[in-house]
Amino acid sequence: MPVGTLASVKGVSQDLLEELGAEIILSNTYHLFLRPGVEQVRALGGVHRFMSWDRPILTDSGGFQVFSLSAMRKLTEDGVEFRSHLDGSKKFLGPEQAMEAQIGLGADIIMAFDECTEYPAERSRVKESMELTLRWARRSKDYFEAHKGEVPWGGVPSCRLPVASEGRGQGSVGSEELAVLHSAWTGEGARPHTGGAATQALFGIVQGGMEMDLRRESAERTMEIGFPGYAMGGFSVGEPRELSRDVIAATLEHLPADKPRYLMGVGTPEEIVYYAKLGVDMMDCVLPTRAARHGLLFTSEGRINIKGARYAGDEGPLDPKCGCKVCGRYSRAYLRHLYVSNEVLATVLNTVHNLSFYLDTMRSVRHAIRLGA
RNA sequence: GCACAGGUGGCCGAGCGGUUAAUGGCAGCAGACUGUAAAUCUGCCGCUCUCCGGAGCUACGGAGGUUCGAAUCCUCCCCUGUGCA
Repeated sequence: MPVGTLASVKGVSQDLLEELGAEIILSNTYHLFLRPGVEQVRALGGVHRFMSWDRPILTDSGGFQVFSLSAMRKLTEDGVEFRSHLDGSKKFLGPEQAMEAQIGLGADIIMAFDECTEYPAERSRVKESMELTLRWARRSKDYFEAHKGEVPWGGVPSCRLPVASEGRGQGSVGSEELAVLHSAWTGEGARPHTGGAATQALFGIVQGGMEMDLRRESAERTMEIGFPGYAMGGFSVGEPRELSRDVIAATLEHLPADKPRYLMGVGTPEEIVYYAKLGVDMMDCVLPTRAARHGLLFTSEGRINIKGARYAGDEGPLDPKCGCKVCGRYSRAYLRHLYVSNEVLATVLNTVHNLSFYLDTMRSVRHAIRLGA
């Protein structure tokens, strides 16, 4: 899932995203809550209509911002008081507020409000954080159940949620499943906000740091609360890669294979393949888009730092094996020139390529799963 | 010709007697980036070696001088800008 924090996948337009075959994108509650504000988005018909995106959207609850903006927040049982990074004003987000906001934004999949535990952390701290996330999960669900009809498109539930395919280790939400979603919406020219067949789906989030038993406990107790999909949060926060690999693999074992299992914030092309093989169904990561803006491009030959002087005279395509329109048309020399010259087009082309590479990678993974490979 | 103001490392520009190989910025080179406060951040950036701790050269227009010590003060010269003739 490409990440579009502010209802925009940085650098690419919605029609480019569609062309790239992005089937679902992420957006962020905290950021939209600050600007333009949930009520504004609601008044404009919800985030789909606001950004003109007919395909699924998942909003993160703001739980990650509890972590990433930790320097400017105050955490209590009730939630988190933030100092807005935009104007310094005080803002409050707790499970109820995060649900209210996400219902108001109207994404297809919304996330429970959690605390993304930092790394490293003492076991006692991890436990405490996990317990808080569990209490918040309960409150998120309670609020959601009571208010889930209050979506911005007029109370008519519209969205279906992705279903994992059968079988452990093969559970990717595939393009076919998502295509069903699209046709449900677009087949009759209907948009999510104008009517459909399902409601928003609220996913729970498993925490527990790098403690295997706490991960298991978190998974089991989150499942007791009961969600249509489960996320694993708290990874990619600076821990050694092998450690997250082990903990993720172990956590996955305790989550139901017949429900979407979502690994939050991961990863590199190698990692997404690895985790998909393990049975992870959904992943999101800012890496392809951010790296693109910073001139780091993912190719079949590895990573390329396009600003390197060694590409100044390189007439070859960025990735000879890539079928994207950037690789089909422009040379490395030109891409380097655009980047070095600070041209806006550099961001666009680099992002198109990286997303293309990621989405192609996932298409291959799905294909392999279908073949039973 | 006269009067001011200046000439600093690839460029711009601080410094105006000693922790100065010389603040910054730009350009250049390399690296990082994983539920986005990120078109961001980090390192290198006179030359030559280095056991990466450092060592040695050459440097603030030029030439002299003052001083224990000068990019910084003095003298002369060269050049640039502005103004007046």
